[in-house]
Amino acid sequence: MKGEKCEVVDIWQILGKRWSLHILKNLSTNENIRFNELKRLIPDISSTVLSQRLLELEREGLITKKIYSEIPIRVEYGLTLRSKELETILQQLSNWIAKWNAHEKKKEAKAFPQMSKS
Amino acid sequence: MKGEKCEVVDIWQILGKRWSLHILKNLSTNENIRFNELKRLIPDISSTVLSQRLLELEREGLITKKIYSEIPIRVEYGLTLRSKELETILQQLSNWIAKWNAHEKKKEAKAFPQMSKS
DNA sequence: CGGAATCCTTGGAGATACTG
DNA sequence: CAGTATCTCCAAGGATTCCG
Repeated sequence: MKGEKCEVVDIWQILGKRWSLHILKNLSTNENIRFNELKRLIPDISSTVLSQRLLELEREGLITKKIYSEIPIRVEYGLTLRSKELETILQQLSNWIAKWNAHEKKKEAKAFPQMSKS
Repeated sequence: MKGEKCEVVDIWQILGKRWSLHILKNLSTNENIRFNELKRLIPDISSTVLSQRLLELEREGLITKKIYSEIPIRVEYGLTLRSKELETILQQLSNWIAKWNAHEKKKEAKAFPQMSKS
């Protein structure tokens, strides 16, 4: 943990950037999706940033990019085997959060029993 | 995935910030550690940011903070039950990265067999 | 010792416009 | 359609100083 360069931190930092997770989520529910479709599915993201994130994720081997030289041009993005494995880890993370949120709510309910009525 | 507020994204955003992971790592290997010790263990972090990250992590219930009213004052940080569970997930993430790094190296070796000599 | 307050700097997000 | 180029702007990081 001293001088060793930490791969986890690297990838974590990329995935931690804004929109990264949104992109992966949308790719996981719709496989093979086009740039503007993706953009429509993620409100408020700009094409600049979407393009950037996609590039970063592609470089990490987390998404595929297929270019169809039609007119107008068509580009489709999808998950890779690698990112599909990541999904399961993210799912565990999600479960972990859900579990502890439940704990929190219990504690709050005990501390402020009247709040459950309002 | 539309309007629902995503808890995973929230916590991911916090953990994705710079130094967050380093802090958790160091807390996991040394349990109960003081502010300046931690600072020494994480080269290049400023006390300003360390303090900030610690506060954020504490708010998320990921670290404990114990204050000893001695002179000079002593403050110790440690992991919580919640963050210890998180550790196992991070470990999986780490394994996942290692696994795919190995794949990459294999591919590179095939593509450029001469590189293994230099 | 463990921070908080202040100021400074920079990178990244976002808007807009343009192009193969 | 799928981006890139350019610009602006703000938040986060970092350095420094000070304090209970």
